[in-house]
Amino acid sequence: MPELPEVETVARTIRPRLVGATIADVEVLDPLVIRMPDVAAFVDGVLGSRVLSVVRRGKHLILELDNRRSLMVHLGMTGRLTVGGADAIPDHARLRFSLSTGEALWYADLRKFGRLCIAEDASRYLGDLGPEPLGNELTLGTLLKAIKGRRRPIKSLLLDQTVLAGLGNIYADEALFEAGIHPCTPSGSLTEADAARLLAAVRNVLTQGIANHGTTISDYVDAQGRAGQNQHLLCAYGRAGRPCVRCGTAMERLRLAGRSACYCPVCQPAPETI
DNA sequence: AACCTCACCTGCGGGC
DNA sequence: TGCCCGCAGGTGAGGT
Repeated sequence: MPELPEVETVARTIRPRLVGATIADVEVLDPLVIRMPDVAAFVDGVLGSRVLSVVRRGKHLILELDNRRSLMVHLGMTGRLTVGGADAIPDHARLRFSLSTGEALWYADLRKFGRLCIAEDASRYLGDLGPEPLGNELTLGTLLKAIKGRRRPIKSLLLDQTVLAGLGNIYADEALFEAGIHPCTPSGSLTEADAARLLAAVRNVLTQGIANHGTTISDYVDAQGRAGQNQHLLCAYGRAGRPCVRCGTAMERLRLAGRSACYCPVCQPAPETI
């Protein structure tokens, strides 16, 4: 569910409620969401520590603690991190962190694909993660190097978190639509101009997603339980059978890398080599 | 090495 | 009404 804009929105909305607060108690309601061999080690890692900062990296949330450790959170498909009353138990609640402020940080997750753990060294834990697409980390040169000589479909490459961090199925479809590139295009066949257009489109769709507080299809909410608004602005994702916003042609859907991809057969012409 | 498929979970909506 | 199927923003293990 949550891609970079959604995770960024969660980070921004939990930050003011968490920074400076101490985690007074932890209740593990479902150990499946703890990605550690020992749940007790997870509890020990956070109990009594103060939150120094809340950082987003790709689709990961990092809560830096004053015990030199980091609480790592990945929301999976349906994970929700909300701050609220200690008694206001959300649906599918999996964890409750009781805060010194009197509030609680809840982790809820319908499908339980999300994971939390304690990392001694957050940057080592995220060692394989590619560059951030916003800011200066990801350059056209980096992208060109990543696509060079690869026959892998460009959408599959965009979803690869070691190539760039934070894109998911929604924003990959949106970026390819904006750039006018078919999702199956072999990565290595893109010209430098194609890659430049794609990089600009990736940044555009992510920036717009953040500006609109994320895309809510069914589950995503921010720390205060508010839905995003970006779903009203999608041009490609989930629009199979509906008219292209640019040319009116019926949008199509195909299966790629185990996910569905929506695209306009006219604005995003199929590559010759398929 | 590069790439693909499936498994992991739960719920929902469509077709019969 | 109810069953069965496919589908859903995420990885990550294991196969070719």
